[in-house]
Amino acid sequence: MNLKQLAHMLALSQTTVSRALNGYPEVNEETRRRVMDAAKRHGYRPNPSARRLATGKSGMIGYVLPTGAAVDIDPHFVEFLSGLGDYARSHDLDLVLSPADADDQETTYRRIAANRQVDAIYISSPRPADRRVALVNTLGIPFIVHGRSEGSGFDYPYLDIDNEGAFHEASRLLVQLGHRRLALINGDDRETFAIHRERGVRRALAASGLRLENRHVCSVVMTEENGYRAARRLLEQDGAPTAIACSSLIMALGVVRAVRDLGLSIPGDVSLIAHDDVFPWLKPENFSVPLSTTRSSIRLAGARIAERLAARISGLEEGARGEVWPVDLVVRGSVAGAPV
Amino acid sequence: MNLKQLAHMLALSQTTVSRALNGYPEVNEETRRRVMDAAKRHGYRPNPSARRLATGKSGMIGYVLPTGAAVDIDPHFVEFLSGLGDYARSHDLDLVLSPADADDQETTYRRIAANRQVDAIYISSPRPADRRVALVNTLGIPFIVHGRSEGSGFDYPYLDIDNEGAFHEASRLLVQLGHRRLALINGDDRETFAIHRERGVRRALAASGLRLENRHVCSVVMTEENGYRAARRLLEQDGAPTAIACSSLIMALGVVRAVRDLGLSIPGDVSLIAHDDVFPWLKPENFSVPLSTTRSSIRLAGARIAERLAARISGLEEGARGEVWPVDLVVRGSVAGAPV
DNA sequence: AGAGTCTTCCAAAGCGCTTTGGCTTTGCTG
DNA sequence: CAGCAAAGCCAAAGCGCTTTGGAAGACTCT
Repeated sequence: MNLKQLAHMLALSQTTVSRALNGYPEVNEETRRRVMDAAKRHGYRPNPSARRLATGKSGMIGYVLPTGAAVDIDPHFVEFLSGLGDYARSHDLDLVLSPADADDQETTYRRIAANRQVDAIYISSPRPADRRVALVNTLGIPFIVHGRSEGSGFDYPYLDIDNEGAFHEASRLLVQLGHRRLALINGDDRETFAIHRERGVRRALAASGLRLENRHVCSVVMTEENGYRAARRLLEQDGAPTAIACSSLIMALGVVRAVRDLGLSIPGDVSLIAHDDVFPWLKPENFSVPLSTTRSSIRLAGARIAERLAARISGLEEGARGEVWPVDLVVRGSVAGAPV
Repeated sequence: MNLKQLAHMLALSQTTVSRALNGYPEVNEETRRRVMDAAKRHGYRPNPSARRLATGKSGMIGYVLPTGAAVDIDPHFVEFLSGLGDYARSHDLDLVLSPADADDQETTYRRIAANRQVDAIYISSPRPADRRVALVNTLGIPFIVHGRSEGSGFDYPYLDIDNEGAFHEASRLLVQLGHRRLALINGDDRETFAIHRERGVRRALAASGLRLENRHVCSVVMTEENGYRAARRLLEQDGAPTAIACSSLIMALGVVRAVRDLGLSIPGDVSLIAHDDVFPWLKPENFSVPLSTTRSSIRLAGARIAERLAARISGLEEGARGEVWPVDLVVRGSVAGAPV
């Protein structure tokens, strides 16, 4: 059932039917009702390809998915996707994942922009002066960055959480509890979020005349194994830290294991705070010793980004609006006063 | 730059240019070269919307993403996606995620099929007599099921791993080691994979005149927390099992925690084997006690499914071909003879 | 009553590609 | 040299929708 048939059936022109369906004003209300009715009754659905060709709009949100044998998609991505999908569903948006060689994403961005395959793009895991952001910005297609990319020299729309503030708060608490030697087990420090977190820790320490020693900072891909290794390395040093801030729950699992393997305990020997993106399948309150966290739902961020992208597509949102969410500090059993 | 311009530029007709570009035979090789050259030089890329409208092909693979506040996307999905994306990239396929209300996916399947939005669909986490499989089968759009749906009364193309065989082998090993009381911590038992795994365990036990007691079977959503709870419940019973088979590494984390909390040890008091889908961020060899696993890379499955979908799209693969992959049993420190 | 203004609808022109059907030109056969 | 097939190219007809530029009729105003 296509427009032509439907129009013929109603003894109207395609124009009128099309306008009636798309809510244009120049059509009699009574006629519109007739058209709507017939459309529903015959299950008419405009062919999206045709509509796209005519309008240039696709009703899709794009994401360039870096792939490659050595590339692991972040498990955070699923949670983010849940949120995005949740909103997208209620607004009839689909999501297009365009796989790209991790080392050459530019080609793919250009392609999807040139083709007008999607109405908007979202970008994740930005780095300082991220080229993708600059590129997409010039490509003239609506987009939002999840996270921030500093030092780009221009403004752009983004949604980020207050990573610096979160880790500042966490560190401040640890310092107040008497800890003098803090360590940070961070994610990939080429990404902005990691940089911000480290900055937060340093700032809190500096406020008390302390500093974060370089040997007390690790920057690794956030896996359980890396958490374990990092923690062992930290705790086996002379002058080992008495408190650890950790960038992910998954790494925290490794930290907990390392602490135990070394015959130490949490929080007796080491206090631990980790960042929690709120995964349904791994909860800090269920750690052997309930884990203190800085908490921010990545899922909500996904939904919000979808919402804002939709707004940008329909022209309701414009300009380079940045949005920074505060992060909760949730204190549980894994922190205590520094050992004497 | 569109076809028309390019054709005009070359003083050829659109027809010829189109044919040259798409590899049709009725064009002079020399002309083809000229066309190809000019196309490359001017960065010509056919407009996908137009092409789609003309051919009905979209170059996209579809997946219906169940969403909703209560729905958690399985973290396995990312790994699967890595594999799928890896193949898709090299074949210029995009992936469309169509979010759907988890309770009404049918509408969405019908929509994407009717619209010819995608060239093929993949379906995951099938259940016995899964309605989605039946539906898509009648919709006449190429598809592949990741997993199996038994009792549908018709054949369909799928890719599955030998879940029953894997858990049969694992259980047989445990029985050979003298274990008499086995337990199974399984995933959602409405899904086929879980049914198959339980069947594998039962068959192995039956072969030695043993049986799997109902109180020794848990079927839960695969989270760390649920693994912990299930393990505690099992191990605190009278006649607690001496060996546990577990359907996921994430749950195994919980099991390990429970065992320790109860003051027991692996493998001294309890042997443990879990299924490993091969996540880069959580490896069984890095568990405190290296974990024995049944191993099958879900990532490879993703790549293979993409490959087969591509083959089906281009007509190279047809019919209801089922493909079942064997599963490795990898024995590590977490299994030992039954305690005396 | 004639002029101007809405209102409501329509024919037709794209959007950019593929594909059908046909027309030359060339080369070869008998 | 007629006859024919193959090779190489083209014009034009879609694909199904939106949108432009009217046109016809109803209504208001002077």
